[in-house]
Amino acid sequence: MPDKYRSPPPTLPPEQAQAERFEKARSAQATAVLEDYAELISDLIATEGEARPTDIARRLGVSHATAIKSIARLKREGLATSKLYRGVFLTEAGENLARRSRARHRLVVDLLVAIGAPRAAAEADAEGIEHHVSDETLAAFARYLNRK
Amino acid sequence: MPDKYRSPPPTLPPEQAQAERFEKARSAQATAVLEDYAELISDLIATEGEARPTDIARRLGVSHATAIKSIARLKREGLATSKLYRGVFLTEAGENLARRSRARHRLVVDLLVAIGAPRAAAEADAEGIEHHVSDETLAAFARYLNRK
DNA sequence: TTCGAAATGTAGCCGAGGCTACAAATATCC
DNA sequence: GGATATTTGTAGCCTCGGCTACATTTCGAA
Repeated sequence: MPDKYRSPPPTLPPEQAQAERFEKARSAQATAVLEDYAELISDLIATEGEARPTDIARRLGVSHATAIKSIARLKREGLATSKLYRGVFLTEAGENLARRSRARHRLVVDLLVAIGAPRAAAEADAEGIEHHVSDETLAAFARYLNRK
Repeated sequence: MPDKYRSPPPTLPPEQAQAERFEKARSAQATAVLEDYAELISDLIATEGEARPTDIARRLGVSHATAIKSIARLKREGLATSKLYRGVFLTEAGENLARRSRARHRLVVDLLVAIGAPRAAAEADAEGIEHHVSDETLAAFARYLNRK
């Protein structure tokens, strides 16, 4: 009997399903900072030629100490490299993350604008929303924008 | 003429604008937990007649100790009340927060589904997205859904 | 070339939100 | 009513991402 006719559709107890949704949101949040930094570092390198902690801090609106600490985390996770008193660079993995994040970010902004949100609100909201959009939903966004 | 009397530049330096967007996203994140709890407590009281820490913890997929600590924060912030070994209740402010959160949550799910996202993905993503949707964007969602 | 300003890095603090382990109160069942 | 199970609460630990204060390094300008 093919799988598709087998009985056990993962009809999770609704309680557990809800718990899983919350867990997913929490784990998305945990990587949000990494995505923001990767995206920003990549942009800075592209437009300024280098990504320096002070610039990163100013763009994110945090103290330079906070930026440096987060950059340390990026390094721990294998997303970035840097030498003392030199700029920050992305590893291959970091570049990939940055690329995906940027693409998602743009799609989210475009979709919000297409729906009718004011540009400024769309850009502000996208900063928080982008980290929680799954690939499936993202694909739906892309299809919608193509249709228009 | 002192700076403070000068007409403010209509366009913020882009750097600063970006920093403000990130700050907004961070502050939204700070209230996300409160919103989730308020919404859930309100639902539990409506459907079960009471909101008990163990149930809250199970629904959120978190240990009961974590739930109790967060409930303590809700109380500190004037959103909930509880007596020792008794259930949790929302204050007027807590009810208001719950009501707004629930409305926003529903709108977000509905919009994602309307755009074409699979229901399950929409519900999962909404859990994270809802906390970052501004009133302006929310209004755009409502208009869009009405048009359809 | 030196010296002061700017950038970078380090140390240590805080609160939030996770966790486990243990203690205390309440509910349940015989 | 008393033993046991469940629920609730407390204590203490962790990481993360904020911060300020201070130390060090680099850079630019006199």
